[in-house]
Amino acid sequence: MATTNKPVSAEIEALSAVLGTDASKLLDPTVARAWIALLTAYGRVTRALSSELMDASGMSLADFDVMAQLVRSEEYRLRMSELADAALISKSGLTRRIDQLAVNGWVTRRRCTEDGRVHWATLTPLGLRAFKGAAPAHLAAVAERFGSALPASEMERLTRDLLKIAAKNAEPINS
Amino acid sequence: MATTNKPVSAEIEALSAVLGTDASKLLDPTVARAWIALLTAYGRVTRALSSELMDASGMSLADFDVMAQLVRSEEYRLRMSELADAALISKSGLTRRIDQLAVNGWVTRRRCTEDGRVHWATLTPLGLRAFKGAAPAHLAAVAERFGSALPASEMERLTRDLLKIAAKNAEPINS
DNA sequence: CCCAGGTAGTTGCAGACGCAACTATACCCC
DNA sequence: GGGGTATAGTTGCGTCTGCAACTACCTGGG
Repeated sequence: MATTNKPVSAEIEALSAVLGTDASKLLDPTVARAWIALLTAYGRVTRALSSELMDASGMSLADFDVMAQLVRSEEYRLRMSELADAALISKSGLTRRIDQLAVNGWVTRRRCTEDGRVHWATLTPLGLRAFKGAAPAHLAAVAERFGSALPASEMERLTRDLLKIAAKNAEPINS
Repeated sequence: MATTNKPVSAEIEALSAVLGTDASKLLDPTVARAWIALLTAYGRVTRALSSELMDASGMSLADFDVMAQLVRSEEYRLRMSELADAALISKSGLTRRIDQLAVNGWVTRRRCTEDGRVHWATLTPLGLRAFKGAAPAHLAAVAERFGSALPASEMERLTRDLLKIAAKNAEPINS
């Protein structure tokens, strides 16, 4: 993902003049502010983390996430579908991400002998080393840019709130 | 953008086994969970809002945001740079977005007579109508998918927390 | 044994994005 | 005034993403 960033909304408030006097009935200003704050925080943090990770280790945030999933999996491997769901990306997106990681020699893709439809993506020793090299700085960056903004108790509350929002919008990425 | 979505990280925890025993020193699990929660909530909500808006009004979230900025501006117009900053996208991104909106007849682009470098992006009456048509449903969707998850007081706390995070990572998108 | 139906992945395609380089102005100062 | 520098936008380029269509393969029923 190099340095991609969701464009995304910004500012929904103050539309009353145009929509009539009831804009605040459509969207509570409190909610509007929170929404904008979410977009801003997300955008800034991911943009920064993304370019830092790329500069330091030559991998995109998406690459890191995919590899992180493999690292924590049995035998460092996962089926393509499982991996796509775990990394929150589409199946086609994962196919290409794995293509790339394979070129780097960080992951291999092998057809499953028992079920020919299935393919295993496996982290190579080289990939593991690359991940180990990248993780410390990246995790520290997350801690710094995101984690250090709030005390632990507040962070937990934030998590609960965000999970409630996520829960309201369930539905895995690969419908 | 139809249904674009940030891929983005997911799961940074449980790496201790691989990194040594100190993964939690690099990134507090509490922070890791919060980070993942943010990514998940953001991804799900924007994905849903994006496709709903596109289906209902034929405009992307980015289009909506840009038009929203113009709607709330003096004379429905803004200089390209101001608009890019306000809508949280890059200058080049805005150039193309405006190209598109201009094709739709929703926005015009005119060179400023006093300063030839400046270009004004102006919402057309047609654009205003399109925006008015799209806003109610979109705002309602934000209220439903995002706003309804938490009570007002909690929403305000969330806003404060997110703004603290955003503040820690200042730096406008167009450095 | 073969076909229908379902699952796993891949590919064609089109839409976005951002950075860096480039163009067009404006401004400043000698 | 002419040159150097700064600002506003645009364009070239490479990359990423997802959806829909397609291929490959397994499985169950007749």
